[in-house]
Amino acid sequence: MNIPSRYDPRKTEDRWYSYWMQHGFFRSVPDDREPYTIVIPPPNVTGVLHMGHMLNNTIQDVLIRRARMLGKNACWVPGTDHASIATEAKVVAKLKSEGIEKRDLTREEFLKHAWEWTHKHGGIILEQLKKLGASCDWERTLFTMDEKRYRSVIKAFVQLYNKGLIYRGVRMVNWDPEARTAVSDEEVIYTEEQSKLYYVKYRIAGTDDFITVATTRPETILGDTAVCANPRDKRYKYLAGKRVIVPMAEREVPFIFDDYVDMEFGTGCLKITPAHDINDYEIGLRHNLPMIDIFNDDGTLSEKAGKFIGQDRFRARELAEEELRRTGHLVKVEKYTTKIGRSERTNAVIEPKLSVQWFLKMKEISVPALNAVLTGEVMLHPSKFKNLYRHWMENVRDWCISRQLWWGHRIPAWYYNDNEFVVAETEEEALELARRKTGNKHLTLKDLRQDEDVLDTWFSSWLWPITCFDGINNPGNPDMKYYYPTSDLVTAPEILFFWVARMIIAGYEFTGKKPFSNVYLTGIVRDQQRRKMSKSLGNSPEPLELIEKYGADGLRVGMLLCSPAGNDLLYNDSLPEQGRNFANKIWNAFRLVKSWKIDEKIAQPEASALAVEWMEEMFNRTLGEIDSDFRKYRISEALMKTYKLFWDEFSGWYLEIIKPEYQKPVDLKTYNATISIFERLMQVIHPFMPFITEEIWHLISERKEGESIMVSRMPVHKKHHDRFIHRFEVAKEIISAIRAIRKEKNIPQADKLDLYIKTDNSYDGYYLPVIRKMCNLNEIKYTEEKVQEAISFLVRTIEYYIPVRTKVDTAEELKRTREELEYTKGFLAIVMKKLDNEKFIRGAPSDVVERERKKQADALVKIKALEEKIKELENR
RNA sequence: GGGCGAUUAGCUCAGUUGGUUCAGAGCAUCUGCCUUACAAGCAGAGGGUCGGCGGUUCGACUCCGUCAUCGCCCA
Repeated sequence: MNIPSRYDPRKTEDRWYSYWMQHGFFRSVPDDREPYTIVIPPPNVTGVLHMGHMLNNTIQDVLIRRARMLGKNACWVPGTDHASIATEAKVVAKLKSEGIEKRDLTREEFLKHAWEWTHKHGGIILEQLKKLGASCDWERTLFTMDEKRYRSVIKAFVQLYNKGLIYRGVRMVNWDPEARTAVSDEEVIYTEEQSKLYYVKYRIAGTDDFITVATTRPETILGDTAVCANPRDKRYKYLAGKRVIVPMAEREVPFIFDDYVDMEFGTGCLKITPAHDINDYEIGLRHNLPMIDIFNDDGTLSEKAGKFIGQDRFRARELAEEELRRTGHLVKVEKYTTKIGRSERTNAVIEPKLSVQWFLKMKEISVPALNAVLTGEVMLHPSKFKNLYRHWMENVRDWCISRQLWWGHRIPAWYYNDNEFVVAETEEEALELARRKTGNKHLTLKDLRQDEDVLDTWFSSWLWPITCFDGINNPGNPDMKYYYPTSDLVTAPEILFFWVARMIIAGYEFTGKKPFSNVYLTGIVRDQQRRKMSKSLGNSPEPLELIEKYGADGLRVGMLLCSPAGNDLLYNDSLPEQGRNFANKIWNAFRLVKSWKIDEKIAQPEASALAVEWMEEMFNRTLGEIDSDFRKYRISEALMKTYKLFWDEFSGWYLEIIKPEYQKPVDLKTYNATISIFERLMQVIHPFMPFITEEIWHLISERKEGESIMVSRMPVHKKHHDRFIHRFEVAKEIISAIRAIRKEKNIPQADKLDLYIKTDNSYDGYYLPVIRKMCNLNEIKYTEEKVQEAISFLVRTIEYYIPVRTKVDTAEELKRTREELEYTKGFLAIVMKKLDNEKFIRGAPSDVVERERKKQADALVKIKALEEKIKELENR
């Protein structure tokens, strides 16, 4: 068989993916096995794969593949999110590039464009996931706005409304003037930006005196309805009950006092614009101040401003500055750094704005969700997110769920006059309700007007684990009963509150059950400078190119190796390179084994028998460790252990021991044992590297059509004892020591050496056949005497000699032995310091004391041996 | 401004109830090898006063306090 020495993933990956699809291995339907379920965090329907998706979906695939091999009925539900604001923004931009303005279209026309766009670009991202090897049940692919999901969302809304949890209210919202919609608190990104602080004089009514107020937004002076100071601020005590004149607006407003005002900031005097600042708004409520909204929805000044009407808010700021300066009201302007909130989607500066919105009361319904995480019914991995979660949930605020967009689930509220409305799942039901409510039987659909707003995207995603199984429309259906609650959720910590917390809330609210048992929070993929990977920075590699270059297996390993849960992953190309190298290592180990001729007549060499016995134990023990890592969601560590098991133990030690001499055959027993171990190693590696393991699985033994490693049963960890592992470690040390001697003395591996072991009955010689083979030894003898003309070395407490013909460098060896003696004496001193301490003897547990005594004894033996050796060397 | 978390080798990180699994891993670096599976490899080596300072303890990377630096969340 002629197998190339480099593994080429491009020749295998697509082929195996088609094979899996063709045989329906990803398909899951309820049966009597234990279910294991993951719902994908639905990527934006028109998005493309980025590095974060790669990491996230690799982890999900590892978990799913492992569960499947453990005999569970593994179901990974894929889908996409309609991403209302992001998608709408893209469609608007696309139309604009074609010279079409959104405002010139009807809602229906716009939605037609949006659906076209969705159908054209939608689902590309899911196709990309296939390249990664994702074993989703594609027959279940969903969309948050497909028919069933749409109905679910509407139904959920109506339910909550009827429970009195949804209300319509005037609130200060984060207004995105570019998208002309409210956005949630979570969608506002605050960053420090350079700005200016303007000091403006306000005249005290009825006098010629002025007070000075500091503000960053002089244009909002037009909406001022008070000026305020801290009640403890002595400087302004005299103004109690006085009124001041707002510049430009020439309006008389009261001077008030409120604890909110920071006496240190600016002049200690604050202008109050209740309609355009959240804190001012609250002060306004406390003091019953009028609210003057001076902005239009697009961020230009409205009639109510009385000035600069129709000007953009930033232009108005300049105009205000000019006018204040001209009229002598501007005292000074300082440079000032302040936190500015910008829309996550459009990057427009957020305008706090009073508007009528739909809200969901959160306090009550989040209680079970908070408890679920605190009691561990839902586990967060890593658990450090528990505190963060609690903090957020305890301070949860009502959720603004309406968005002034068209792309999304339209709010199922129908108005039958300006302010009164009914909420229902369908137009017909709405009409029925409206007739009943008004007592007017003659109302027709034409008299009803549906609310223009759509729901926040997250209002559909928070139902995802339920709607994936149609659990809102059809609560008791077989899928729902079988798959729900799902098992694990894998997502980024960034959306812990946007999404995860709300899903837990919805889980308890709509099903009375948690939506999932474990949440694995991945890190964020960053570049070497710790910058988040983003398109605008251009620092994100193209995932599909990486797959092309390193193979999906290589990339998966690269991403997983250094991303413990919750830790950011600093990406660079050496990661998938390491993964690719590992694939190549596996490939070459396979080539080696496949190259052997089998001779059924030859007996199994002793060394091979010992190697098999040890390898089996090593395999079993590592399997136990890997199981334990998975239970703790320490996937990187599980992979690292797998990696070392294959590379170091299996390839580095085991194969080297059993390897027949060049062109000599291997005995059948060893061969069979090796194939068996190799196959089991492939199974352990499979969840991490699905493609190469499948390829080898099919090449290493006869397989029938339709067989696959991905549906084979994962080896089971048996209770292990480390009978051989410790002894083998000693053998490794001896082999290393002899290798070092060969290297130092320039003795080629082909020259046979003799080994003498000084007997003190403590070395059982169990692995001597292995040592003989690995070091190409001729004779191995026990001796009670020092061996002359030999190099000696010490492993643990036993001395070994290798007789050599070349002259032994006595001086060099003496020096080294003395250094070792010094070190051992130092070590003993530390041990003795403890043992001589009466308090230690009394206070420490007996096994700890015992251990120290053993250390003492071993050190003493070693010192004696070293001292004898030195004496002998000196006399030479 | 409020809260949470982190700081261990050049880099990325383990280190579970304080004590031989205790100072570790991978990568990177350095040295020597193209040795018939693999140079995408093999054999070796070096490298850290566990952020600083105090405290508790027979004993501290581990517990407590404090300072410093960084990150994240919220305002």
